[in-house]
Amino acid sequence: MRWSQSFIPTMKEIPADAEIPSHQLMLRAGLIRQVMAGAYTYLPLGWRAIRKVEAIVRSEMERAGAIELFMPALCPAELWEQTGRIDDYGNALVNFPLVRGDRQIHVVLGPTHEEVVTDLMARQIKSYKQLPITVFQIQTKFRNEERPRFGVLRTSEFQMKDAYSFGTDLEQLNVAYDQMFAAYCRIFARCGLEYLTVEAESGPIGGDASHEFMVPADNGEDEIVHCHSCGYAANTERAEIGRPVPAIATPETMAELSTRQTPGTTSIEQVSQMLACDPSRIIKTLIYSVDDSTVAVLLRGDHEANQSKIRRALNGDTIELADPATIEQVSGAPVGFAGPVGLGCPILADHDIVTIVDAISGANQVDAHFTGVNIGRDFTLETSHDLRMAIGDDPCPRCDGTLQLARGIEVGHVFKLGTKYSTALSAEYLDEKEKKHPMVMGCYGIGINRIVAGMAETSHDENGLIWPLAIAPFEVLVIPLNINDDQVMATADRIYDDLRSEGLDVLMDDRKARPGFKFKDGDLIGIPLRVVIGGKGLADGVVELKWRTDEDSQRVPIDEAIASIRQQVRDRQAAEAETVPE
RNA sequence: CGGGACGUAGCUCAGCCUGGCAGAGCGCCGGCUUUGGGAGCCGGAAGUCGCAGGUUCAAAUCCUGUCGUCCCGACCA
Repeated sequence: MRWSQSFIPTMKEIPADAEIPSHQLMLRAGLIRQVMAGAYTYLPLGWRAIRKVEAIVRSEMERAGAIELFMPALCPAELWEQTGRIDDYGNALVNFPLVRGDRQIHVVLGPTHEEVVTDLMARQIKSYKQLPITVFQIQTKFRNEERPRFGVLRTSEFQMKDAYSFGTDLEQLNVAYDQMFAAYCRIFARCGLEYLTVEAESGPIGGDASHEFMVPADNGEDEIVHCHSCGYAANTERAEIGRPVPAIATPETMAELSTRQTPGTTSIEQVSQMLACDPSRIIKTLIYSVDDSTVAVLLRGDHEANQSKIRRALNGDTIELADPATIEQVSGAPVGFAGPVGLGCPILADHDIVTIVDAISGANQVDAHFTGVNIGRDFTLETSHDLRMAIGDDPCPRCDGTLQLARGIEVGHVFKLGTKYSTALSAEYLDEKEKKHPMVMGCYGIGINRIVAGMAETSHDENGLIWPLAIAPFEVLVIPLNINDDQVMATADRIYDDLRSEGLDVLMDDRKARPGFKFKDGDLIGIPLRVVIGGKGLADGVVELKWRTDEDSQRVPIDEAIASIRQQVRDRQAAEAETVPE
């Protein structure tokens, strides 16, 4: 591609609306332009990168035995009613009525395609002999993000590869899952991304039924913990904490329980200031409504509640903080003064509550807190639970190591679905004995755009993007320094043609611009290998090669240039491939 | 959905407090010079100051409303 005939609008200045590096650089390098909050046009450079990623994803899916098909984004809402997800998704689901003659049909734009694919398989698969099968598509998905952000990291419309496996039983599911998991590792490695596999909420199947693939990045939306000793990694909201379960005992020596007036102190911070104590000595008492009952959750003042853990500890379906009326009813005080002493509802305590001696807690009366609160004397516990968010330096649940905090961009998710959708949509097969069973499913998603954005976010320097060869929009950038110099242009044209006939993706900056301008733009768009043809070099019979990742350039005789580039690109490809697991 | 910020030329922004001719740099167009890290000089085009209403002799500027964008939080199989 000749730059003058392409469409690569670069920007020297940083757009005011972009805050994180990937967003700024993707705008400045001419990869994307915003259409509205949460929707972007992919310009030629950005789209080429997307397609490179798609090609890698496609080849690895096929290598893993998945079959490509293509489902419509437009689906009947009826299918979504059958699985109940039309309510579960709520406002995030893009759905609207369509008028067709005198009828009105209710449609959704798919945020994912379990319903459509399961309905398809329900109609086409009758026998165990047709299973297992895994299908996939690469397609535009729609989710009405209430708050799109971070450029293309969180948008309402995005490219996703979604795959679905159908099998006769858990064993076939596990095989498919492992194949997909391995394929994902190869995909992210081939794309040149650093990634972590993270344990995620496992749903109804339990065990190791779900993993997320995260690109570590300071601006990532997800907070994860990671153990460097054993490799355990998990979303903080899912992360287990390897704390020993403390024995519940009444302390041998303790202070008297006394009441302190604490007018207006409804937050941990205010209480710790007014009573001059560390937040870790305060018992934070949160009143939750879980399904239809009310329960108090005790946490150390410096810890954060993990609602998923609380919900699971109670075997509940829904959980939310209780409303002020309920809180007043069970504690006898307005919000902010609840405590475990004499509380009118069941109590659930985190492990770390057990070891606090002479704690401070709300007194269940307005503007008052207790000091000297102790287990056994002032309130009772039979057991304790893991109810809080993991934090840095928590003990690893799998080994002796400690957990480190990190942030990550979720680029992939594999999930064992089980029979949720096959049951709801009657996707059943007959076994050898003519007995009907629901198919056992798995689903596997990859955010194509997020791979590109994740790369931009993690691979750049002060001058611009730095692409790996594997997903770079172009592999080689040829720069004739002065297009008015016939000898320079003739040489550049020849090199450009020869490289293209070698099968390389070549961009030639044939614009009428000064050298410095072209160098700056070249660095900004981050093409891996730069070939400079200039008058000075030609006088010495050389052209100049420079990798975007290198400090210095190489001077190569003109007639060796093509062979050298071919070889260096091959070497680089081989080096990038070294990280790809078997 | 709660909190905050911003909206003036294609981009970055000044002007607003204290009402009185619509500005700068970059980019763009034409010309000349220049040609190895975002060139120089000369000339030029370009804005319904987000939109609507109000106050005023007079509004980019003050007031009210509204729309949009960004950030923090809630939400996000």
